[in-house]
Amino acid sequence: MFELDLRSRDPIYQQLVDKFKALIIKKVLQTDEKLPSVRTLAQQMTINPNTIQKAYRELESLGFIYSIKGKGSFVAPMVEEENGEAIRTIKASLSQLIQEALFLGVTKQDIIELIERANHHLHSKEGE
Amino acid sequence: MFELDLRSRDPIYQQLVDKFKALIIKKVLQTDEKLPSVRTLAQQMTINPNTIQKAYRELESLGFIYSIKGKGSFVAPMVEEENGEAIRTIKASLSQLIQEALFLGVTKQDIIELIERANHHLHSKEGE
Amino acid sequence: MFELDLRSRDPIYQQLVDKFKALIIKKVLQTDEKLPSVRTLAQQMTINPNTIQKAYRELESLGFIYSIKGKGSFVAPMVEEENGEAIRTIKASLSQLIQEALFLGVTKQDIIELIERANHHLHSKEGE
Amino acid sequence: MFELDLRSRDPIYQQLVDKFKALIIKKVLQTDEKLPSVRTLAQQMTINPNTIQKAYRELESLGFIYSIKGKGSFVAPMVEEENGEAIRTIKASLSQLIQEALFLGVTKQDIIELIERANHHLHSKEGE
DNA sequence: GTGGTCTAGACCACG
DNA sequence: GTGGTCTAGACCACA
Repeated sequence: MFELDLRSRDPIYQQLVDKFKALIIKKVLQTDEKLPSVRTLAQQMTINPNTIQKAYRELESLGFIYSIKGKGSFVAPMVEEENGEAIRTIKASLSQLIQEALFLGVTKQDIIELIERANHHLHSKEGE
Repeated sequence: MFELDLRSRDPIYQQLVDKFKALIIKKVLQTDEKLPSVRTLAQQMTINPNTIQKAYRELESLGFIYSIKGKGSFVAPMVEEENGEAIRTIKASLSQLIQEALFLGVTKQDIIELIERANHHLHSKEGE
Repeated sequence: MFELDLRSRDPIYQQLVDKFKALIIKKVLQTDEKLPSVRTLAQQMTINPNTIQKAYRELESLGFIYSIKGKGSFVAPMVEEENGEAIRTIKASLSQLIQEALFLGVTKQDIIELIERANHHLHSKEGE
Repeated sequence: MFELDLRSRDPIYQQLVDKFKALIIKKVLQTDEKLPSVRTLAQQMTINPNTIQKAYRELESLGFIYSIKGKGSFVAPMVEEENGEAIRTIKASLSQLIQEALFLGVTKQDIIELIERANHHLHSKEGE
């Protein structure tokens, strides 16, 4: 399904969270779609089920998925309200990263291109 | 010199690294300028010297500073050629962050504004 | 008859228990009134009969209903004497919840208003 | 420090969360006060450290405490902003519980008494 | 010594 | 079969 870097400094469960967040944001996984079961995924990736569960738990508390005992874990519907804080946070992160990128020689045009591409990915799956 | 958030979830040494990176990027600290000594800084900020040292080591391995035994640590000159990998890395991070931002409702125009502002900050110190 | 939230984190059978408790408390269901049969309800709500049965078992052990083999389940009459423990339990829960509410900024007057409203709901069906 | 019911239906870590929440709300534990270390508490209560950590992690994501690697876990300062949703949630819970209490024979006066007592507990530690 | 991550393996609750 | 909890025990990152 996707790759993990076991040598990375950031923990496996965090990488899982990021991957799933991306998949949900890109609408590859759609609202109410079922995620692979904890055990199945654990087996596929040869990872301990507890680690998967930790990732799922985190995703749940972030509002990206919901889990039901005995049934599975599912993509949560987006709630548009009150993303205010999230937006402020992400803008701050973006600012810092952009500044570093410019410093390294990335041009404004390069970044705009990244935006275009992201925008495209985001909307291509829109109506499906 | 600058502030640290001792309550933050990310480690102190990491905050130090980020602050110094920012100062170097903004040219507040200029090429070959001497950084405060480990001891001095540790005393000023009432922080464990080991923590400072770890930050300096990290900055050195990132190529932002160089250290000379018995003399101190200094801001490294930018080497444009070796940025290839750094640029690829940061572009990947940017892509992901931009996608998430767009998802949350930040507009392309918002991001371009962030770029402008970063650009401004970056060049305002240019000729000093 | 009523709605269930299949996405909720608390189990379906528990939601059923709560709904029935509410209906009995509000006297929508009156003493000795017959509850829908397990099969019927299961079919109506497209839910596993085992789940209904578990809810009924729970309601029975809580003293809200009684079941007669081959006849069905019925709303139990209130027995004032046996409430001692239940009252102690619920007072403890209330205390904790009230404390948390006050902490969050809910006022005494707010809570009294909630009591009034609950009281009203409770007695509006009284004489029917 | 406090008691746990190992037989209870709700998990140990949840009981821990509730206990600490109460202690923080009652100001028994004050802002920036250090909580017992994961290992220490685990040993004292003869509970697995992982379980304690799970409780602390939950408390952190709820905003009641913050944890710093290598230093410990501490009571977080209260942020008054945007408790709106929390208040709505708790009012709903209160309504339901009050209705059930009234049904069981608890009087309005009884509940008001509980409020008084909670209010007293809450403010007695205020200025310390 | 502190919190954080991960594994292995057991048992429970739910549907 | 599903998620959830708990234990035991190991190793890492931080200050």
